[in-house]
Amino acid sequence: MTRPRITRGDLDRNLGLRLRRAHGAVQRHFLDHFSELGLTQKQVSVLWLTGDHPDLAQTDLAAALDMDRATTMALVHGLEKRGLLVRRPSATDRRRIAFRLTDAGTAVLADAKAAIVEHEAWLKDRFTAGELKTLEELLARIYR
Amino acid sequence: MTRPRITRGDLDRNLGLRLRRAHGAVQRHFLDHFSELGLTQKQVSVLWLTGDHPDLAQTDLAAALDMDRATTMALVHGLEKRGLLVRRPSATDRRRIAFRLTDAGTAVLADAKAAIVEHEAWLKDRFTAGELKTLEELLARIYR
DNA sequence: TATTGTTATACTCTATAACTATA
DNA sequence: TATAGTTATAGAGTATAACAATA
Repeated sequence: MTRPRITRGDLDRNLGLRLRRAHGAVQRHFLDHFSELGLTQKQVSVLWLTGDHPDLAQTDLAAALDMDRATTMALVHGLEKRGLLVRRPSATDRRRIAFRLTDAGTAVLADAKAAIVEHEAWLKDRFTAGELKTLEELLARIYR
Repeated sequence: MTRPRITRGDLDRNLGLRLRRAHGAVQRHFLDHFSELGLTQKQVSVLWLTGDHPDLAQTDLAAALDMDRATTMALVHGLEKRGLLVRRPSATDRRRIAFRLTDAGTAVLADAKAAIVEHEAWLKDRFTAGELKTLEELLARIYR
């Protein structure tokens, strides 16, 4: 069979592509191993931040996770529908809708954190502590 | 105004989140600066690999870019509809559909490569040569 | 005027499942 | 049996535009 040997050539010097492939691999691992959680990584991030910051508003969340406001809406409304968080207008600024975890949300977050710990261990096990620190710093330079 | 100060706390040690944010920032930069190209980064990757490997089959492409076959279909069909590549059954294995760039595709690829070079320069300028090499190697360990 | 939330809409990427044709 | 392509379908993520309420 004449099966061409695929090399990525110049494309392999494409850092954007490497970033996308790495991100995709991590995403795939999470979906494959933690689908029974019923939450995406992004949803977990929202619950996590809400747990750390009760009365968070959607705008704060959007800024903290680099999201559009409309994108944030969909995420937060989904979690609200599932009873994991409640929203109510802020007392000091009635434009803002503050939200916090319900008891159910707190319980789900605990499970989710355990899943994330396991997921992160899979991801980080391939690096030494020094490499990990380096990688974290280099990645932060891209979005910060 | 009582505006909570948002810290990411433990979440900041989440490597998956850093990866997602970095990937998102790169994606955003590409969309913001090269929308007039009319191609996504992924589409450029397909054209690029096809240019380097005439008579590529969809399965080869899927493997080279970590894509599902169905995902690959949508990508390739879109590029075919726009006249950037042509597909025809392989002579040696009639299950395989080999494809290659049209003249239009070759021309578009040249523009796309110029855009990618500019985009990558924006991305890489924040790193020294040594840091870049390190980052490339560390990222490859995730998907390889 | 600017900010916050909201809704409608759309596109990309990804994936699963079931099917056909070929090896 | 296995592989390659195809189609239908669905979900997540992202974003824009336009609007109402509030600051």
